[in-house]
Amino acid sequence: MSLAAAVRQRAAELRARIEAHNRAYYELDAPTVSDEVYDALFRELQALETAYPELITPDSPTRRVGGRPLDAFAHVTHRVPMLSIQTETDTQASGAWNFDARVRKELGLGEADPPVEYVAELKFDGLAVSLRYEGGVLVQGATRGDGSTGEDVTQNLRTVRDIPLKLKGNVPAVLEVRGEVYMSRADLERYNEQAAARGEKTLVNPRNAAAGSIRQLDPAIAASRPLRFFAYGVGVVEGWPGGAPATHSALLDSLEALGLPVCKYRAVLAGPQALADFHARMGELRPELPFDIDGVVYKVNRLDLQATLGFRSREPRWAVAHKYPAQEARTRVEAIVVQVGRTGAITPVARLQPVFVGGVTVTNATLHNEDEVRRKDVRVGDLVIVRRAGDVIPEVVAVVFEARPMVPSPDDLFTQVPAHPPFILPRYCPECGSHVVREEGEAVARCSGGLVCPAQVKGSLLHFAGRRAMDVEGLGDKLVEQLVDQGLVRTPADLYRLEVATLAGLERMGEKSAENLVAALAASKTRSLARFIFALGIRHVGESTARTLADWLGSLALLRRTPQPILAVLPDIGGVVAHSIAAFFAEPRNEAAIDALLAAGVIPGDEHPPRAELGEALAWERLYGNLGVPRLTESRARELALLFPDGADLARESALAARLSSLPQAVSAALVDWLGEADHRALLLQTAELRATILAALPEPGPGPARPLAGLTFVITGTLPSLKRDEAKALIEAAGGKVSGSVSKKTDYLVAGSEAGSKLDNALKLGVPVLDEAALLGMLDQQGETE
DNA sequence: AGCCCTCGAGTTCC
DNA sequence: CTCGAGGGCT
Repeated sequence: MSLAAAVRQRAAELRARIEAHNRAYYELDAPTVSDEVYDALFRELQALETAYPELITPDSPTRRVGGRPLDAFAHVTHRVPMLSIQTETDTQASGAWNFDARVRKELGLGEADPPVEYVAELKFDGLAVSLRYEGGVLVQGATRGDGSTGEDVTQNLRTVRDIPLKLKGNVPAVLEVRGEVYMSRADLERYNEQAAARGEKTLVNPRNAAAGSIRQLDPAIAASRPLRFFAYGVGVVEGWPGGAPATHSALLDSLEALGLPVCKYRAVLAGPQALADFHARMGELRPELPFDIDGVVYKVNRLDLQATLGFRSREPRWAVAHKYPAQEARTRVEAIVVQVGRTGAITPVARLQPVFVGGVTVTNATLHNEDEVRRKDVRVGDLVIVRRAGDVIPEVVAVVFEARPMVPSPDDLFTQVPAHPPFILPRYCPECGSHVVREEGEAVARCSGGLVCPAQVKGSLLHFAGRRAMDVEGLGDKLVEQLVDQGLVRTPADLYRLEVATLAGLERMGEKSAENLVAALAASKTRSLARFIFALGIRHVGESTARTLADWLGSLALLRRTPQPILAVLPDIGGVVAHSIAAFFAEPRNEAAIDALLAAGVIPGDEHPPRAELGEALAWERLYGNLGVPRLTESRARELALLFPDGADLARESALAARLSSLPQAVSAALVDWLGEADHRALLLQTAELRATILAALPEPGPGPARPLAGLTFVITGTLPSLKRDEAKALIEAAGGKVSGSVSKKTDYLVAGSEAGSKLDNALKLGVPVLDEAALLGMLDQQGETE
């Protein structure tokens, strides 16, 4: 029998056995093999499939969840968000007291009350993940992501030996385990020795090793890395046999009993002194631990007290990370250079003598802005203390002034003066020679060159092609550099005219890469409207604002001719942002650049009519309010709106407007003044015209989707039993309601799930009615039917 | 007028 | 990750 045939047969056999075990486990509730055997079978099959991808069958047990050829990870929404833990800023022992004091105050405990019981654990330096077990079988694994949405990395997590594919004992129906994937220091060293011997890339530090391995699209790579796992918490839990644990320590013990690895360095402690002692003891032990930690974590042990304490925005009030001081190192500043960003922002950066700190070699450190450099008085030649802020971004902490290079003063040879002058921001852009200007009250200085400045041109092209914008794969900084310097590309539209022959002539560009890039560009032509708007790089318009614009206005054509006052009616868009957008589209060069993109075949996807709510938002009083007429308050605007219900007349009859209304004399005068200017009159006319166009384009009221919640404002808090937060939000918005972030007097209803925090307290205080999920669905349903 | 929160923008290193 | 700015609410 050939090797291939033997492998195929073995794979089929493994599949059959795993399926049989799954059936026994799920349906008959009678495990037929030990977990170790099951794990071994599964991993063997997985290894075979990785080595011989042609053997993969669509129904293979390895494929069933998250199993698909990976070109990108799917997104996973965490029903119980993966929270970040607030970091106690004080790295000294007093950090423990600060935390204890906050907890006691929140719980309303006095001096006489007994100490609060905590669990102290280690804070591992790795990658936080969530593992979902259904009926005790691992079905999905995800990264933390931004806390509410992560990436589906099930296949990679399955290759981690510490992660059981099946839990032991009395398993809950559903259990999401939260924990950290890490690599031990010894394993990292061993791996690097072998990798170096094979001539492969080595891993820099354990944290990057863990994060990098799990985010590999090819599970074979993750499988080849010696990753480990520690569990430290749970997310969604359903059907815990005998009831869920009542304390965090009991929870950890239960996780251990289920076969999950839990770090043994943990303790139940009472009072702040014990916490501080734990912090100190672990600090001493830290160098000898087999893995990296960056601090310890304290959690209130009783889960009912945790619920009482609740959350402060995204962070639990019942837990805190007490870190060890960040590793610092000293090095010399070789030079201070300035970088020019895509918006022209001039940023000073310190070029450092390479220094190893916090697991990586640092050669650059940002100095943020002129004031920052002045405050710290960083100069060329200085010895500086460098650390990695939040263990990621290098930062200059301070200058060691005693070690500053000095020279004799030219005036008085017996006096020493610094060898280098204080840093001064250049007055002209180093890239294009344009003036550098710093607006009154702004921290950043900017190059005024605009499109003349090659740095800004390059920056905007990179932004345009970026992953979160048009997502053109293969268009990196080196390539953009060449394209711009050789005069091949000036505007985004030029990119779409590039040909394989031209590209293939560039450095580090072969025929194949050139073809790929042209294909990637072609593929990017139909990105969504929101991405397209974001890609334009309008100041103050990031991802989120771009989405708002796309969502509300629905088309590029409408966006292009929407005047400032109407823009300012949209949620989260105020005067500054609206002005920035209107000014962008009023600039002929930008107009031309967009026309050129459309001519090149770029078609922003999913265009649709403007949102129905826009009609309500366009009420004239709000528009008047946004016009920027001096002293025209909301109530006065409302009066005008009644007088001139379609606005257009106001523009034509400005003098009459002032006379007819009962506005105070001063306001009338201001209004006449304001309207007297030709630009303002034109704006008002344009606004009136566009408002009419938008209203005409809006979906017909009456028939169409029922909008039972129109005009109501909701706030969602806690975890709802079946709906995800986003889903609840979408439902409310679809029914015409608005969802906002925090409870105020204007909130009509609070939708509260389990683990509701301060928002609930607030709602009760303000007398805002509180709904549960069922009640919300009831409102949607009932009124939806009657309308 | 002042506070809180979210969003934008810039940065580093692999 | 961090800072600063803008928006919205008290």
